Amino acid sequence: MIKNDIVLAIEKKTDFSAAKSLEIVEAILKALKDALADNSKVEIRGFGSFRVVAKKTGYGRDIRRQKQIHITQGKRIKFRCGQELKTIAPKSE
Amino acid sequence: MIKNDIVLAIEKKTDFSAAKSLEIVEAILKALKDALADNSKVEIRGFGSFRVVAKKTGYGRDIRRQKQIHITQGKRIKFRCGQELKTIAPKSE
DNA sequence: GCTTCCATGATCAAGAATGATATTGTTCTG
DNA sequence: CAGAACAATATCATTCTTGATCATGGAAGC
Repeated sequence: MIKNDIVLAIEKKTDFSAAKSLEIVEAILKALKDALADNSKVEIRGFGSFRVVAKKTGYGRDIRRQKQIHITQGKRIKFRCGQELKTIAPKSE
Repeated sequence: MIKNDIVLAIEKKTDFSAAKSLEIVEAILKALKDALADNSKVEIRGFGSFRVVAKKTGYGRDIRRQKQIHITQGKRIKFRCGQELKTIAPKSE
């Protein structure tokens, strides 16, 4: 699934044009990115939650030289799926 | 940020009513959940990607009895943030 | 606004994933 | 279509995740 599929989903669900749907998707993405940039956690009941956590792993490796690299302390965005996703995710495969 | 904030973001970006915006958000969430339930990866350039991966960790623990629990092989939904989120995520804190 | 239900935190152990980097191929997006 | 972003890979050490359970804070429905 790509961004266009989400746009199509909105089109099917509503009666908006493709351009309008795309605008909505981008607005949501922008809102999400803005919230995550602000270190806010995003919590959607029944779906999942995004949390910005500090990276604690301070080691990397350059395979070309096999030397260790000190990883700058940054952040990670972690997504934890909610109850509904937990139910559907482990479906038969 | 909660679901309502996303709804508000749509309202601000567009001129839809709150009910309409909520309908859109739920439509997107449903589409996402449906795709993830189908083991499809969701990839949004510039934002991030969801991937359904098989759980490989086969051990858990019951803290009340301190006994190991064999974890049923299920699935996990992994989210990897894209370049744009990588840029904003490690912002000064 | 209130209530209900969901998510989180902590814990414990062991296995697994992450992180950086460069390259290549894929594919998403404008 | 063209361009850029993303996946995969190998590497190794460190951190983290997973599972269940209880309490609590918080989201969401009414």
